[in-house]
Amino acid sequence: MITIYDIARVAEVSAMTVSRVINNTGRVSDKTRRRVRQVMEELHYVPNSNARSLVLQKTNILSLLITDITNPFYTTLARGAEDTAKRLGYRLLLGNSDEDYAKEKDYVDMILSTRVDGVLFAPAGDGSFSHLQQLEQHRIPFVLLDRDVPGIQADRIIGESREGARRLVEHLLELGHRRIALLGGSQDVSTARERHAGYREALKLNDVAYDEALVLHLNYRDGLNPSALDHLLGQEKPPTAIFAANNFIALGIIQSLRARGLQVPDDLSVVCFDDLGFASVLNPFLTVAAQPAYQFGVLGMERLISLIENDDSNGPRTIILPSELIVRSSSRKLEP
Amino acid sequence: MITIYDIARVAEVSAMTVSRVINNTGRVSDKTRRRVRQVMEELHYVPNSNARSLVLQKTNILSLLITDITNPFYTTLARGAEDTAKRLGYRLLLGNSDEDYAKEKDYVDMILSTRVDGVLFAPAGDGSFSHLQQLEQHRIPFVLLDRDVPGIQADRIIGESREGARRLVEHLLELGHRRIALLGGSQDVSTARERHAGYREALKLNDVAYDEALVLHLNYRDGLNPSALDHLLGQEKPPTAIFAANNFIALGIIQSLRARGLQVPDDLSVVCFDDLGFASVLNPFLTVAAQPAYQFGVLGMERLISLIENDDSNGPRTIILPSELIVRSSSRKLEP
DNA sequence: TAAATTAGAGTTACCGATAACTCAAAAGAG
DNA sequence: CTCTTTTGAGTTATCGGTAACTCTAATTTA
Repeated sequence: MITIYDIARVAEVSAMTVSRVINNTGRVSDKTRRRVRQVMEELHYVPNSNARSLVLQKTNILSLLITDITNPFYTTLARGAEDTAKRLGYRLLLGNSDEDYAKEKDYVDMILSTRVDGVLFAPAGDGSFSHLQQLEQHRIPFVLLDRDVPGIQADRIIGESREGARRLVEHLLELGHRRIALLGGSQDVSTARERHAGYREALKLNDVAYDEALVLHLNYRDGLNPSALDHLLGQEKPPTAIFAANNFIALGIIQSLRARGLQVPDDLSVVCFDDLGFASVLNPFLTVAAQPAYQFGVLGMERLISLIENDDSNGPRTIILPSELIVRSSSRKLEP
Repeated sequence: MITIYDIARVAEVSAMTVSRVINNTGRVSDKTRRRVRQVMEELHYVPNSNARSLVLQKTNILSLLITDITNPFYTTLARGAEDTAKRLGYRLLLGNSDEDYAKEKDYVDMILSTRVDGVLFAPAGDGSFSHLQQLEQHRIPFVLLDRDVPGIQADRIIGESREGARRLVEHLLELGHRRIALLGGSQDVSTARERHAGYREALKLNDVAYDEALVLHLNYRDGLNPSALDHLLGQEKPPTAIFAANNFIALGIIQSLRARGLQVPDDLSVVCFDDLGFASVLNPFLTVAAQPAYQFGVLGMERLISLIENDDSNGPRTIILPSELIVRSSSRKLEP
């Protein structure tokens, strides 16, 4: 592998002069500069960023950790983050925890040993606390994305989960539904708690009793097992509508319903949080509370970089992004 | 930041002994080992992988470059690659070129300066040639994914594009269609050429004349502009079916058709290459040639790592993965 | 019991880059 | 024409690790 010493030898200068040419620092005559440049070209020289990071104590690499690379919410967010990182001169290391604390921990160890300059962190849940503490211990700046973690003081870009959930449920209430099931996420995840709270709030505001039997807590990725669905639908007064706490849970339930011959929205209405990306273009079906995923990435990245470069830590800042209710055909008026 | 020297000082040993404890090499007494381990824990020590890479000339990082992070084919592939990398002890740096040569070049420069041990490379197209040459110059092992690049000798994991295309078109022919349009990808991309060839082959085998007016070459990400669609549909004998060279082109065309009041499959049948991930679960609509995306990632990564670790370069190997014809409701029998 | 091993460390040099310092020659000032 | 300043470099030390070598004390062997 070619090093500055090879370049220096061929160009008959010192390594330091080569370094100056690379970084446009210090004084180098035009003649020398041209010669060094030419040798670098000829030998296809590429600087070793490991060596550089070692002495500069800066890698120019940021890390983005998401929880599900197959979910369009996160891939769209990733694109926003990536575009912004590139625009501001950083490289991006993308990690995917699959909603799994063990994988997340591995990524945090990797992040620490790579000495990245900062992390955009979509935590798997409250159990991410110790991982974030590790980052704090090592003074790695980070910004929380999408989910909050109790006990962690940090900049955050989060969605309006409670309000979004309330609007979705109110939409169902307006359509006449009273038995509305909540297929929530794990109570370990802040957005799941907020969406649960929004659900209760909507019911309360409309004088509908909260019924525990209609509430299930699932995993954002895996959804629901068949026996739980049997139990939910087998009740004396089964639900006429379902609010799914995210897009994948909604997909799972729709699939399960179909499997037992139930149609959406004819037999049950289904609404959920997060849109489906291009799938909604093909088939504008699901009524959703859509979040500005790309903006999550852009704003998070901007915030992270400003944290790194300006150290403007006059207290962590929280940015709350609104969600938009998009009514499509998966929800319909309850026939009396 | 804590270094082995800090650990060494506190544990009252030399830095080398700390290094031996970290790597489980050389001779260290149990007593010393325990003491060093304890100090590492207490000080939350994490090794600096930049320093380590510098001396070892190995980073244990591999890079995966995909062309569209929002396309489920690539995110599924990414997951396969990631799972495999982790299983075999490597970390993964994910890059997204957005089908853009300039972005791809930036990533290649980053890859070179990071001194990754190898690259899983889904090229944007034939123009990726010079980027791959750069990798060759620097002796970075790589495996081509999904697309071939003429002039590059390398290991490849590619799909059965021609055969898959032929089967899709034959499916349309069997349904009675004779005027079948091809919305192909850029001729700059090997899979687009192969799918084009498969299209021609199917027509020829069935004695249907190839008509240039039915063939358009588009971009895999952007699809089709409205005036081109006008032109396509405004012909004397307009097509009754469309074969789209990938999923995003299909989505675009279906959307455009709807925008002018045409329904699929009632007015036109549409089939395409690549499935839509979970979107097909929600709405099993598009007739597709589905590729084993996850397997692309797994096999590519396994091949890459074996290339790195065993240097088993008895000539580059090509693995060809089959595609599966899945008939759904976007294609139907032509009414006479 | 003396010689030969071996265990358990420490020392030194190096990976590839850059910061900080040095220094001679050229240019500018008085 | 001498003295000062500026220009255009080179030298040395360092970042945080590890390989290769060295060295001493303990253990084993004959």
